[in-house]
Amino acid sequence: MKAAKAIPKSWFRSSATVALARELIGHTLCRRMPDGRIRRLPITETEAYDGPEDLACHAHTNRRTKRTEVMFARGGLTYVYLCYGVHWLLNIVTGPENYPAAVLIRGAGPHDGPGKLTKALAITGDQNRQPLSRANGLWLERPADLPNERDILATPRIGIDYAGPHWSQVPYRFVIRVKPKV
DNA sequence: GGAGTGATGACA
DNA sequence: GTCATCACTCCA
Repeated sequence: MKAAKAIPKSWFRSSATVALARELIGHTLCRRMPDGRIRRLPITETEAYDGPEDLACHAHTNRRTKRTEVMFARGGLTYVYLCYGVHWLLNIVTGPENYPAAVLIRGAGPHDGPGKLTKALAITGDQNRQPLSRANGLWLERPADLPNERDILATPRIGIDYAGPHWSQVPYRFVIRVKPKV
């Protein structure tokens, strides 16, 4: 069996956030649960939030606040925030320093939906602003086999109609196509 | 189709 | 201090 490779931090510092969101599909999201057990789940759904011009990005127009500050950091940190007062959403900060961008992890393994994923993995605000690392209990691995390009679909992002006709429609959401049985 | 839920950011 | 706004999920 081929060992999974850890992903170098430099990989997340690329400014090509949208390409990273696509590449993350099929990578393995790894989590050490509070009870010490380790879960490894293939990422099935992501969304890119890319830079000051992206009106759907929390840090659009370079809005730098206590919450969005982490998006301006170099890639490789987590950005976890509470949505609708109910759900924690897990993002991975991308890009070089001072470029606000992140990839939202919307689904992995059997868990579809960003809120359900964090619940299943016991991810909360405690995991915000942490470098992805095994020591921190949350990291990524590159599996031996990645999905075929043909099996990754690009669609508009979810729940961001407020971002206007352009930014609410750009195909920044990536989802693995479930292969139909033949 | 509609409510719940509470941090966040804008405004005063 | 107040208030409107949400990168969602569940139940009817």
